[in-house]
Amino acid sequence: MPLKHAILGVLNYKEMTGYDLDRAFKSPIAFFWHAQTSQIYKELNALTKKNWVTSEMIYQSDKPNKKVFSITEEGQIELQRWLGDANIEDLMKYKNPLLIKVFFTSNVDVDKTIRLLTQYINECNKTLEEMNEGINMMPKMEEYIQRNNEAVYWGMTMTYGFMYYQNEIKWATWCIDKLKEKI
Amino acid sequence: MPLKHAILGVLNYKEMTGYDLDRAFKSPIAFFWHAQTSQIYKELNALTKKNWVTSEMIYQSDKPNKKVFSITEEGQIELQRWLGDANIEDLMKYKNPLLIKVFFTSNVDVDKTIRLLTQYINECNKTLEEMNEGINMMPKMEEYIQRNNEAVYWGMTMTYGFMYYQNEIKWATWCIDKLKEKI
DNA sequence: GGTCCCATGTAACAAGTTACATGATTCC
DNA sequence: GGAATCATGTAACTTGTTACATGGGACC
Repeated sequence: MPLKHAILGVLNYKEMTGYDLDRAFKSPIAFFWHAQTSQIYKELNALTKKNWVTSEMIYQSDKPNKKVFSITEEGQIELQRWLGDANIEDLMKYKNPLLIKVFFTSNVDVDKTIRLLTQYINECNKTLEEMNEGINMMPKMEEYIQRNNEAVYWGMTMTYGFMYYQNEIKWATWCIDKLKEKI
Repeated sequence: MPLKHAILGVLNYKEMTGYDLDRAFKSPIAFFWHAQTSQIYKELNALTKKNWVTSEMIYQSDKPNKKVFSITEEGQIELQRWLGDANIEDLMKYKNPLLIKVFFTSNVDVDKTIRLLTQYINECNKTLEEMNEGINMMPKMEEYIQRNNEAVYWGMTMTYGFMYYQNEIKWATWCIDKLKEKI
């Protein structure tokens, strides 16, 4: 369900190749959903079988040929159904790969943990910078925005990103202080 | 890897039955990692085959018999290896089931989105209350804490929870205001 | 008599990961 | 000549989800 519908969501903005989708799930969308290249092609097949998307071959002479996917009417109905059908328990389900390590850390070298948290802060800052400068996020996002309405939800997503990463940095900084006190 | 090691992490605190583990992944640990009952029993089999855990049958007359699992020396080595082997890219991988819906929402009824966000705020508040009152979190967490060292990491995890949910509420409140402006 | 807690799973299926495989064009 | 970008996948495997299946004891 998740990736299938995420792909439908992207294709609802714009028709795309598997390659384009792969890039979308590696960059602007990656901060709240990610996927492997192979999984994307697999799901595109599954979506085609369900008649939620169709594809058209485009023959190119300067570049390799490509298969452009677009959402069907049935796909749009399914997307709307999925969007409307939000169950609060599912939305609370959350997995945090950093936190699960922190929770079980006890015999690990404190310096190592500090280094990891420092690295984490750097990565968060990097993402924030990308968002701020608009080098990566903005132009890519704009590709998906055509309708005025969408800008509101796009803004909500962006704001989430800012707040989230700033909060992560605040937490990690606090942790490092605590760990340094310990030494 | 993830659930296997999370189970090892819990068993490293204390020996437990599959049922106890299931409860752990439904309540104190759930806010950063969750699992289904069936998956826990499946992973316990896999861990046994790898010799990372062993089990002992306990026959009870007042309650159903149970199988108590404990971590082996090999399991402890594996856990330490996993804890020490943190790759930053993996730690940045993150999936947010609420945000992916928000991002694709555009034709959905604004009221419906507001209701969903309100529900989300309520859930976040509920979790925060549980953490504050210590009704759910503290006593359960204390079961896992025997060594002084662990308290630091436990504190880091708890603080994360507080900061995270407060931030989520702040964001969702902001979103609701924005959506109301729109109407 | 009903519900909750304790307790353990299996089977089928869906989703996600890792590794492999190929090849053209463009730009430096 | 080499790297980057464009472009599409398959195969094997591991993880995770959903549905089903069972049953005793305690407590109200």
